[in-house]
Amino acid sequence: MATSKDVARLAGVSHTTVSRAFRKDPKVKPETYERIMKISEELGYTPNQVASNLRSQKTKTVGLIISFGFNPFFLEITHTLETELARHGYRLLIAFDEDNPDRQWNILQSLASAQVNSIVFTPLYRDGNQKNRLYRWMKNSNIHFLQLISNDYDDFASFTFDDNLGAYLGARHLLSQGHRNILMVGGVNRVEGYTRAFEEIGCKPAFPYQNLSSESKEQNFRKIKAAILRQKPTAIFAIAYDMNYLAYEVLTELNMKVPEDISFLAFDDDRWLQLLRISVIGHPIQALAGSIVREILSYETENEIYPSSTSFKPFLIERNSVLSIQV
Amino acid sequence: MATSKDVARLAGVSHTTVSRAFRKDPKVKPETYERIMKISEELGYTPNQVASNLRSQKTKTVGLIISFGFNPFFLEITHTLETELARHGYRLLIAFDEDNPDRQWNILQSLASAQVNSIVFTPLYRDGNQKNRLYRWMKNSNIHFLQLISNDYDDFASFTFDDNLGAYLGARHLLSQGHRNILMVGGVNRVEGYTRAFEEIGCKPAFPYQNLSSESKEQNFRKIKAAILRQKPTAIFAIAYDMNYLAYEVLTELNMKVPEDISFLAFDDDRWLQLLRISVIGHPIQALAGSIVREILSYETENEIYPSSTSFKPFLIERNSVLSIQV
DNA sequence: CTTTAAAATGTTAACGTTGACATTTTCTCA
DNA sequence: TGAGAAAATGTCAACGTTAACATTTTAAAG
Repeated sequence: MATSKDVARLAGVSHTTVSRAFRKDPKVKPETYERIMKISEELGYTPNQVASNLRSQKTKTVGLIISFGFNPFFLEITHTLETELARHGYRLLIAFDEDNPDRQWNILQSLASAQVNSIVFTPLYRDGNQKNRLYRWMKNSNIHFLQLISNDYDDFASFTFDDNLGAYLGARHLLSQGHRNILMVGGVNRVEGYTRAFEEIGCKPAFPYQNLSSESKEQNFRKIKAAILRQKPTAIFAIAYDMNYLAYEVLTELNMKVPEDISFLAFDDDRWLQLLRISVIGHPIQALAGSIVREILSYETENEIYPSSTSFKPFLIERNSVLSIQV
Repeated sequence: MATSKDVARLAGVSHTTVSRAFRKDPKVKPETYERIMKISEELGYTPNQVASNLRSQKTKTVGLIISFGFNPFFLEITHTLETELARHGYRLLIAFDEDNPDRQWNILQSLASAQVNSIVFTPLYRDGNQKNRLYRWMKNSNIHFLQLISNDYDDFASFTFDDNLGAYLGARHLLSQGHRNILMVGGVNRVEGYTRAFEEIGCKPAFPYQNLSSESKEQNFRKIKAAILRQKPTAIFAIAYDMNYLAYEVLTELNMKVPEDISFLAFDDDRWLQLLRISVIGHPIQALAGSIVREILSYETENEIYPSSTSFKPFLIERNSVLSIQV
């Protein structure tokens, strides 16, 4: 591989000038610049970023750690993130942690030793011990951490969607269409917004919320199925992406058609939900990704962290899966 | 940040020994090893990979260039690739080329200057000029290139799915269920297998194949719609992932139910196709990813390229979207 | 023409590791 | 016990860049 010295020799300048030319230092005379570029082109010379990184102690590389892998949402986040970062000359290292503490630890080590500037991560720990261990380590490192769809740590910036608002918007929509007997399936941390919508019209959720967070897929499936059979809800509201699948699967098994037999409101839009004309609580993913990139870049210049939490507002996308019924 | 010298000082050894310890060099005495590790732990020392990469002229980093972004298939590939690579201590840099020649060029430059060992890429060029320009550059670089779902270049290993076999399997299945008037939508390069299935039972495809490769989504939509109305096929066979969406969208617009009004065979499985009970031509994605990783790793040791093309065989997943009709 | 400042380029060392080679320490066995 | 081999560690330079500083060249002004 050609180095700056090879180019320098042929161009009759010092390797420092070559370096300067590639960094577009205005001190390089235009004609020198042209000569250097021409020769570089011929030699197929590209500056060695590894050497540059070592010397300048900056890598222009961001690490992205993804926990729950198979969610199209992450493809979109990754895509937007990478595109925005690339525009500013940054690279993106990606890693999947498989929800495994050892793997999490290794990824962190690996990214740290790769000297990444910033690490964007989805919820990491699974228990308190792991959380503390990771926290201590993260605090100690001088890496810029950003929380994606989570805000477990106060010391790091967080970028989330307001899930309670999502629950509220969903519940309000269903209530406004006359539904009262609603089955909400999903994480427990979204109950507040859900309940609030009921309170606004002076009533209470018809039956207790199904806590499905920590159980196996099969258990959740059975729970949802049982709840539907028992309570005969007129609408089902999935309040996490995976719950869309789960709820839809139960409905298929029970041979219930949407919206004829039951109304369905999903969470986190995707292409199929769109094609199936299923109403959904959508999220401004691009805005969130853009915000993350801005934070990363501003850290570069300021090099000072004032942890902030940014929460983006979900919105209702009405399609044809929620039937209006008489109260 | 602590360096090997800091650790060395405290451990009373030379930095070289620290370096050896972290590389698990058997020459390091076990007790020395322990001492070094203990002190490193206390200092929060992690070897600086950037320096290591520079010195050893190896980065243990693989670049992945993705062309057609929003396809769950790629999430799975990426996921598997990353997991396998991580197991061997490799990192994955990801980039989306937006199907844009300039972006492609920049990504290549960026990955090259990052000194990646290997680059896995999906179809790159859009025209002959671009193909040649890229090819010259790639040949000239000493990077190990691997083609993912494409085999445009003979000089680089390629990993593909046998799409003609996919077309054949799909067509055969539809024919076996009595369908003769089939509308196949998708890329032109899969006709052979499709036609072969017809020939096997001594007949010809009912009407000309729809070439949809190079047009806009809206044009394709109209073309498919017109074809359905004109030819009234009893089955529709999507032969590329995006065609699933497109075909399904047309069917929704025409208010045709699957499989009552028309049979539907999709391409490239995903979670929703599964839930919708749509039969599909599936692909052994994990096997392909595994094969790529093996190729990458073996290049490390052998450092010699004998370009090979590996083609994986698709398979039919029967569900409930194809109706059996009387011939 | 000098003088002087500004522009352009050069020199040197350092970033933190590792490979090659040199040296010291420990162990083995006659 | 001491020679020789093996084990363990050390020294030094190099990877290809860039920051800091030094020097040369060019342009501007008197």
